[in-house]
Amino acid sequence: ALAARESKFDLDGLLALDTKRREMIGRVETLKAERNANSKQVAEAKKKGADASEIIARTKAIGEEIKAIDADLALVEAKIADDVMVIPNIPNADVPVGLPDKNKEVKHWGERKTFPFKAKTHWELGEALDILDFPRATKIAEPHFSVFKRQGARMVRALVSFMLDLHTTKHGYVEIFPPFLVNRDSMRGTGQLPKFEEDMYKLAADDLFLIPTAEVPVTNLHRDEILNESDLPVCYAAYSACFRREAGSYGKDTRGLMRVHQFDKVELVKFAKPEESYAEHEKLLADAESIVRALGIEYRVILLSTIDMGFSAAKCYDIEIWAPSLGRWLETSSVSNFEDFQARRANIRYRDAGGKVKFVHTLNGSGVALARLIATILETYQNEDGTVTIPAALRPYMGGMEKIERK
RNA sequence: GGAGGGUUGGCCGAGCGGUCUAUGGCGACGGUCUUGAAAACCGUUUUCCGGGAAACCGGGACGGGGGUUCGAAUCCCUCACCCUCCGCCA
Repeated sequence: ALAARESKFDLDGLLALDTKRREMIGRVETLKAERNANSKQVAEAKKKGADASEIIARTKAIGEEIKAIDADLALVEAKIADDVMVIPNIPNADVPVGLPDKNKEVKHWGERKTFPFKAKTHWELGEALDILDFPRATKIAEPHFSVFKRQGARMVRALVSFMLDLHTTKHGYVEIFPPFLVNRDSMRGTGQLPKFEEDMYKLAADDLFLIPTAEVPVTNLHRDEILNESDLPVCYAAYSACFRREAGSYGKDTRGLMRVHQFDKVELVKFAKPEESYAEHEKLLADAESIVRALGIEYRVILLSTIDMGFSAAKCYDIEIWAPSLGRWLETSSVSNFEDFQARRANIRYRDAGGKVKFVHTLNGSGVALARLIATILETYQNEDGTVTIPAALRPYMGGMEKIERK
């Protein structure tokens, strides 16, 4: 599996450490058993008023030895724990092996939008309609932030409500509104740490992180918990702002809303039984697709290859939407099954019908991310006069408005 | 931010150096009884690591970490969190 991801991880080194660990545990536990037996003898001797000084002296020496081995063992275990944290998940057998050119398009929906006039990009439309303001976003924060204004701001709010309503009333998700800052344990639980710390916005004084996705707080809701089998699958839908440093990604394809440091997203998270997780994965994908479909946007679904897929995922689909003026696909959703990868890190388990405790499988998918979706809506629904028709599904959330016009 | 009090099994709650993974109660599950249910009674009810095909054996876990001791839920240090009061505050 590591080879399929072209990982350089030293597996033999880890296995050698594990052998060493077991050997040390065997030795130290034998000594502890002896100490326990001796202590019991001391207690009995004292009860009878007999002299126990010889056993006590002998046991003290055993104690010194235990202390020394335990200290070494702690070092070995810490090293193993560190090493294990940077091993990526094992890809599912369905996942094509190789570079992103092995990605597989598994679905294509919708008609290609064409225009009998010169189509504008979303940033041209947004500026002309006075609903997007990038220069001022840069002034108050820095480049690659955005300001939404008037019907633009209203559309953000409308999309969030539309998506959450659909997922909670039609798809059976429970709505969550999580913290946008989380601690280190949470970031480790879902796999952002320790490997990707530089990609995260961090509040050093408090050792808290701005969430890159609601997946982090929502999955960690059940960290260190044992769920009931009868409650599975647990399905949550959560809106959050998402914060990403996007370090090293400056350059091409970053104009307008294509790649921003802060965006809004409705995230879907599931906790499922292992034997059901792949069926839940397909349902999750369908739930995410239903959003872009309801908005009448051309999209395709890509099954990502082993190397394109994220560190924590066992299998991942991306939903890409067509931005007609840009003439390119924009990723607006990533739908992943993590199997028990996150569950092991975050210690999320369930008790099965036989009373056995097992790791759950966790899944999540964007349902969906807003910035690129808004870019695509503006470009897809633009009219020759520079106005933008509001997709019918969204109108009830925008006061019945049919068009975005310059005021 | 300041002062004081807490943290024990799904929950409540005992425990004050050895017989404590831990009394008791509640809850849950199984059984007896009953046409069925309730009540009553009996029983079962944490988890991690190592070894083992298994039965089972051994080690660990009483908020986290460290210390004292032959031996720690119990004594000491430290950190985190919770509660009460004061201060500040959308």
